[in-house]
Amino acid sequence: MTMREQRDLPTSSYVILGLLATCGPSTPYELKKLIDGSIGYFWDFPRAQLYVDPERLTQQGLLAEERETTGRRRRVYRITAQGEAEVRRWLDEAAVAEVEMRDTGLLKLYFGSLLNPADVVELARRERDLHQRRLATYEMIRAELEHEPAQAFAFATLRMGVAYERMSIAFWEDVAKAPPTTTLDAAGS
Amino acid sequence: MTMREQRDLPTSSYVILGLLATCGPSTPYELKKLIDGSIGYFWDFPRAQLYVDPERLTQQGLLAEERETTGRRRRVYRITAQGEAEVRRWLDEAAVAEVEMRDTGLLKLYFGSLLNPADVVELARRERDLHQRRLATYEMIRAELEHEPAQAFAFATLRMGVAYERMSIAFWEDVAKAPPTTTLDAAGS
DNA sequence: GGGTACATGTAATCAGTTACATGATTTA
DNA sequence: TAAATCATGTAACTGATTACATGTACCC
Repeated sequence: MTMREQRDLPTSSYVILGLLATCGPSTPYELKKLIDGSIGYFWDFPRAQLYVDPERLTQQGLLAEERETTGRRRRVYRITAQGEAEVRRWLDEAAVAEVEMRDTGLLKLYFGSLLNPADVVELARRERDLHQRRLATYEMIRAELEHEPAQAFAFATLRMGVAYERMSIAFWEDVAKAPPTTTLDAAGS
Repeated sequence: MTMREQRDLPTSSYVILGLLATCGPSTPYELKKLIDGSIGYFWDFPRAQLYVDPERLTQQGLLAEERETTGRRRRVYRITAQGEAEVRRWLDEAAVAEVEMRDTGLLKLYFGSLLNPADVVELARRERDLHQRRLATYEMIRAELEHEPAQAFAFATLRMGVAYERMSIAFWEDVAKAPPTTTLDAAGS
């Protein structure tokens, strides 16, 4: 009988474990709300996942489920000691270079040679606007978190978000101002 | 009979279409090589996808497949006129706010309250190192692309990558120097 | 008590990933 | 020509996403 190598859970599951560990027992719906206002900005999960994952995690003994007996009969999940151990193990684990920007705009820019210059500028402006809107959202959340000591870690990740959006805005403004071109002679006569 | 809404292809398919449009006919293996040296740094796709997707795309008339009759009998794909139209349509399409950083380190930082401060510093250092290594890789590629006018768009996306890595390094150094803490009184007596 | 928004759950589908299996080319 | 490496394809599985179906609470 082969010993099956211990594999990591999907990322969505760690988010669920982490939220239940830090925010206490919650329903899938509440988890979605929490994610939408925080983590979801840089790593989103579809709602259904938050119903499917906890079931699996409960079977694995990492969560405990309690179902309301009246009204909406919702499932309230809380993390078990084993679940806390697993999320701590994951947090301590040395990272294996997992960063993916997954920026559709950047992907499109990579294929910019298929567009004419005017459309590249158009793309750059759309992207700049998109990042400006997101920056505005972040600044609002930032104002709310700024003086809540309990939210120090949320605040730190948000700072990263703000820096990223500012950088993106500057980048796309650059692109709009001086769009790359694969023809040798774009500006000169 | 309901008219089915025209849905976007998965992102992997647009990458395949884009690469075939810009680099000419290729095998799945060649596509993987192309991706590994460019797009893969910010949006990676597993090798198998590059065998599965083209089959679907061929059925949809967006690609044409030609199979070698000798040797490895590999499948060489080339983009059709219809395929080119589709990738251009996608490029022109107004973006719908699709950016996800998917940074595991940032996710872990969000749950930093579950760690003790020393482990937060540890995490920050690991992340800083990771981004430093990636920056070094980018700088090397940058040197290669710098004076190749045909690669102007690849160069532009790379500039973004470099900016992002520099920002990340600064961010994680900050975190390592002054790790957030949820206890009210970390430094004072 | 009827309408509306909020909330919940599940089934079906599709994409993403791992694992397996094999073949071709190169080089010693 | 044997061994090593490079290359290719597919099947099985797991996770992610969409679509469907329904129920509860609230407000007027």
